[in-house]
Amino acid sequence: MADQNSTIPKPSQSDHEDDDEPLLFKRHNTASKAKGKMAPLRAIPKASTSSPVSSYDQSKQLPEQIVPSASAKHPAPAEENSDYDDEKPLCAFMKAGSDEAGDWDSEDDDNQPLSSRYLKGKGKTPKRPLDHQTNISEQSSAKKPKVLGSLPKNKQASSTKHEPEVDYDDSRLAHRMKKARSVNKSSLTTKKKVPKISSSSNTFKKGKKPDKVSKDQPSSKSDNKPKKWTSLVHNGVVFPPPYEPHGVKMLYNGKPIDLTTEQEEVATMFAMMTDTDYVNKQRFRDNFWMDWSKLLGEEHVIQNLDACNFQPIYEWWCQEKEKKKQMSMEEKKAVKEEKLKQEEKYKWATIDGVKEEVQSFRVEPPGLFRGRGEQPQSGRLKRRIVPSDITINIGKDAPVPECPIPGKSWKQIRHDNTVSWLACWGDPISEEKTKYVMLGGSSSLRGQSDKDKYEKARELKDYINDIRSAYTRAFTIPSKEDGANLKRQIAVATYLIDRFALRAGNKKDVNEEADTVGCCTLKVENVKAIAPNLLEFDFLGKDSIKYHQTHQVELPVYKAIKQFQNGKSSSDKLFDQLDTNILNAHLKELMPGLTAKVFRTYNASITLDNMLNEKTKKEGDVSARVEIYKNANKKVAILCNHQRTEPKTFGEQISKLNKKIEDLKGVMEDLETDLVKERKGKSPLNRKQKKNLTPDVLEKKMAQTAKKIEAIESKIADKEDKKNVALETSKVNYLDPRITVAWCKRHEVPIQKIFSKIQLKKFAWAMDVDPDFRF
DNA sequence: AGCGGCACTTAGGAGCGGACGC
DNA sequence: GCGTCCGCTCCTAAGTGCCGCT
Repeated sequence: MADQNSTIPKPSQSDHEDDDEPLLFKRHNTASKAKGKMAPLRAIPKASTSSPVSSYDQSKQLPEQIVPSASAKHPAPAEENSDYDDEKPLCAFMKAGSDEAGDWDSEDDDNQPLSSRYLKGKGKTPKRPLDHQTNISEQSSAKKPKVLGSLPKNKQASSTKHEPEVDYDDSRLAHRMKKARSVNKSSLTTKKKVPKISSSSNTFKKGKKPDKVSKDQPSSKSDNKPKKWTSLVHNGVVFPPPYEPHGVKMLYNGKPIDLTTEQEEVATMFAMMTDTDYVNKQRFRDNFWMDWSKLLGEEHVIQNLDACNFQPIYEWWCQEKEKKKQMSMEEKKAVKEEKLKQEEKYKWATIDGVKEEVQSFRVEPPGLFRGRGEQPQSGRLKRRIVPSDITINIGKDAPVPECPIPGKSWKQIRHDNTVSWLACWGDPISEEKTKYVMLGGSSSLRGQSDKDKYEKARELKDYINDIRSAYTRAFTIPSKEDGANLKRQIAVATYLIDRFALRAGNKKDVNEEADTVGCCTLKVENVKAIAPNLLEFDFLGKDSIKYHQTHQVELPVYKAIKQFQNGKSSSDKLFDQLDTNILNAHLKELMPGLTAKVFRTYNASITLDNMLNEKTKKEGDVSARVEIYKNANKKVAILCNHQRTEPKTFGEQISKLNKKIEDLKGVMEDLETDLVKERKGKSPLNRKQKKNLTPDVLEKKMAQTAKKIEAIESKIADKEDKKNVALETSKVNYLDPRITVAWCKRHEVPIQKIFSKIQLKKFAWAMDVDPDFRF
């Protein structure tokens, strides 16, 4: 790393014209959602740029000695390699980790990239090629791959039963994968250019009732839209079990009240929230009452929520919870397995002949809407979704899934292969919003778009210098110039998005959604200009997470902000000429496909890449390197303002640790006294000790104790450090997994130290990256 | 031109279960 | 062996951005 001075932010110069990493200005004031303070950020020194490396280059050799074999500590689930004879245990990465670096893939002498092996071998998810437009019919068939090999043990039996009739042709898959690799590079840049959709495409528009069930209707969208699949088979969705009345009577003005099953169900939803803060919020109560009183009817005894006492129902519910808790392990297991068995067939879809996981096949159960922050709709009843709410999207030739509720039928059947969802329904809170059932993150379809996203962000690397110089020039555009104000607003907004990773800020419906803002929707009151060149941001962003940070900015930005604020009231828009459409249209002129959110991805990923490469030293063990990763990850999380609420028992935990330190210090004092006495030849005071210890032993014990104290202290510091920072969000959404994988390969860190099981599956597409990959 | 629908991505919290410490 | 804690997964809310319609 460069010397400390170079990490200090440069106040007002346009210092970034020639660098391509985000300049993270030191924070002067940081506040998170909870009380915690974030560590200050420093500018990150420039790292050498690197040439893009395709992760699909099969010629690249894998490094040796990277991933250890599974250890006893984290045994690899048996199923993960249970079905391999001629092939490697899928991806060596997929194995659970151990502390020391081991063999990357030593028994495997073919040069196949890990992910390719993973794709083929991971029986559970024989991968669709990333090129989803591959024409199936071109391919020949040979032998059958093992599809079930990697299913968890408890699922295997049932999965055998429900095995869809699919051709899992191995060679075909291999062919498709190979093809995907070659096609991929070129398809990346062209994919976005989607031809216009013909005007006849509104057949299935919301609100316009389709003429009956359009079972045999062609894809609703025009043929011009790119096809996402050719064949799609799945089993529909799972509904929550029907409500079973408990008959426990709530009290109204102290008297037990009879409720119908429907009324009771909703009352129970409210009762279940007794120990949350929601029930105390007036808006929540009002909204709940509005919906529940409709169910009760005007003539009902209950006329007022405040006179209701849900305690009996709440107590009943607590008992039920306790009963469940008290169940033996066997009983719990049996219940779980039964559920798994029932749901097994819904968990999978077969898309172009490849079995893929379905993400959220369960229909959302009824409940009370819990919005985040000051949500106008919080407390509203989310009614039960029934089959007639559900639209199924499925291949034309696939059997239409049987409706699991006897006598009922789906709302509609579609065969739209330009979209990737399998089922959808209108959100009961605001019907114009749609909920979708999609494929899991491990699917090729999702993998491909994930990869596209990162490739787009990497493309920005080649443009970023020009973009930064352009917006810097525009800060000071003369007012007499045509559209000067708009240009200046675009420049400053782009600057904020680039430097501080603000979100775009789409328009919102104030009556339906919480009052939050992003860059384009910032209000005058959200930014305070503090002379000479500080901006204090204070607003609620996505999920009503507070963004409260003060940044040093370039002087022209500071001046421009003051100018935008001039003569406006505090609730006026700061960028009155802007919205995300205008901003993105401008960005597209600078780089094809560039939008505001690409900056977030780019800055997050490049920050990680740079930090990892600056900080990782040759010396140090695996855990030290993992720490380096976590710190880099944390820096990105702070940049993106990814927060979490302090764990409930955080204070308790810290006091416990402090108590431990106190105890150990006591031990230390005793040992010291003993040592002094021992040296003077006196008998030690040590109370419990049966025999006297030699000074050597005492010294050793003291050293051990000191070490323990130190360890606890650092644990406390680490906990404090990360208590308000959410690391996973950026890892999952903003950090190009190839950076992580390549770094792990270079520094012999087992990937499972960084990625969870689900992340490993989601990032399968990145596993065969060249170790030299730089973002 | 701008509005709204649609499809998909990004987000934090709840809750569960396995690891860990005593 | 038992309780605690903490990481992981699931859940679903809340964003982004494109596209077509008016």
